[in-house]
Amino acid sequence: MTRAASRQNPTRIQREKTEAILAAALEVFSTMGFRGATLDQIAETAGLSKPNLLYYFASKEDVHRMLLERLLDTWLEPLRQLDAAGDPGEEIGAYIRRKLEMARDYPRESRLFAGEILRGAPHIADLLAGPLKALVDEKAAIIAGWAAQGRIAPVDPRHLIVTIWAVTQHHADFAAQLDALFGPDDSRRFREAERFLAGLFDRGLAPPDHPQG
Amino acid sequence: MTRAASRQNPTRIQREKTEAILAAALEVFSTMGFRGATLDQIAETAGLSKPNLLYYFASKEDVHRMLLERLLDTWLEPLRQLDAAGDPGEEIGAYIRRKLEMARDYPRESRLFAGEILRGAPHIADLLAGPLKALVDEKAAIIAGWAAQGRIAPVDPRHLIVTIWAVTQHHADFAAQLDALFGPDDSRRFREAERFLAGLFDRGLAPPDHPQG
DNA sequence: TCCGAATTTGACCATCCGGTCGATAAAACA
DNA sequence: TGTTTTATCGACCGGATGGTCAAATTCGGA
Repeated sequence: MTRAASRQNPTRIQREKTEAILAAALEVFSTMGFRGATLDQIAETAGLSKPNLLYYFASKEDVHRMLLERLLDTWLEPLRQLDAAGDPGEEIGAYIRRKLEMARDYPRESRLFAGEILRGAPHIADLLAGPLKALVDEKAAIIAGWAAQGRIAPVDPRHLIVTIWAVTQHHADFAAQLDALFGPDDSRRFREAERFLAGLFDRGLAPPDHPQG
Repeated sequence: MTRAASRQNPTRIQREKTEAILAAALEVFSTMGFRGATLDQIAETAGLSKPNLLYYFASKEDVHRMLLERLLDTWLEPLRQLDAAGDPGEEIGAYIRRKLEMARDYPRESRLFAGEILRGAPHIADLLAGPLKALVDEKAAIIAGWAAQGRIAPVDPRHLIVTIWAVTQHHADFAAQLDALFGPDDSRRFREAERFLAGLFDRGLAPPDHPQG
């Protein structure tokens, strides 16, 4: 068999090398972009030769695609945890906190996605229209329910979700800009951001009748 | 003179061709990224040959750099208009509206910047640390004054500014994702976004003592 | 109209890069 | 140990691409 990646029962070496390649590809793709990254770079980072890399993946696009597919799942985990049975304010606050933590702890993943979307999502358009939309619609319905019950302000739930994405992922994707404005002290900046966003959304989503507590 | 772009008194042709090239470069760079764009593509879009393009610009990087430098000025105009003498709520609301309009009307400019920042701002690091930081610090001081006077909630003014950037530019930079989630009806989406953001920031920034009007 | 300066381009070069191939080495297994 | 399968890589290919150059054409002012 010439194409190792397509095997049904991958060997130990196949598993290890595939992981090493994907880890290296995340590093290189997220900092250089798809076009800016080279297979030689990825191979060197992964500790093997280019032909050897291409023994495990059919093409550069294949590496990229598999990386994105694997990552999307992790990336959506914070939203999946949004619980219809919880307290609306706490659930949304916790969601913002989890997303901000992901931006802090996984900036490469965030940048990889940002770069892909920025170029029109050519490799994952179907994932956006499929699993992503499905999850967003599901959770938007929960939020809409909270709004209808007067437990949060009557806001458009999908705009709420994408706005939370914007404000949290911004801290990974635009880190270079934030470094220039705030200085390079990341941990302090993230603490301030969490405080700012918690306050903004807490007040901004408080139901009109009852002042937030 | 071999390098037309460096002349003191540009001819009519120099002005026209330089503009055509920059317009074409904006189109190509913003959709393909710096690495993904080719000089042939830019030249063809601008209606001339590649060597002719290189008669006006010394290199691909030169085109990119001049584009970014010119654009930054336009891009910061909405923030420049933030008026210390105005009503805080109205000023910030108007700022959000202007930024959202720019994301709607100039998505290519937004994407060009986003791509540059995403890759670590290699070509404009000095612009971020210089004019950008200066303007942000100036306007942050105004907002801090409003907060100190109790005219808005006591929030970190710089985080407010970058958060407004995030939520507005998101509508240009992540348009592909929003298309997948909302469908392709841009004008409706922007109307909803304006309404959502106006409400969120209006309530989120209202001073704690006085309920917002 | 004439002339020097400015403009334009076809042909070309060097390099980079994704991908292939055949030969070799290392595992896995019997 | 012998044999088959798997893994590795040096050398190479072809196309794309940034950039050069010299020759040709056009422009603009006197």
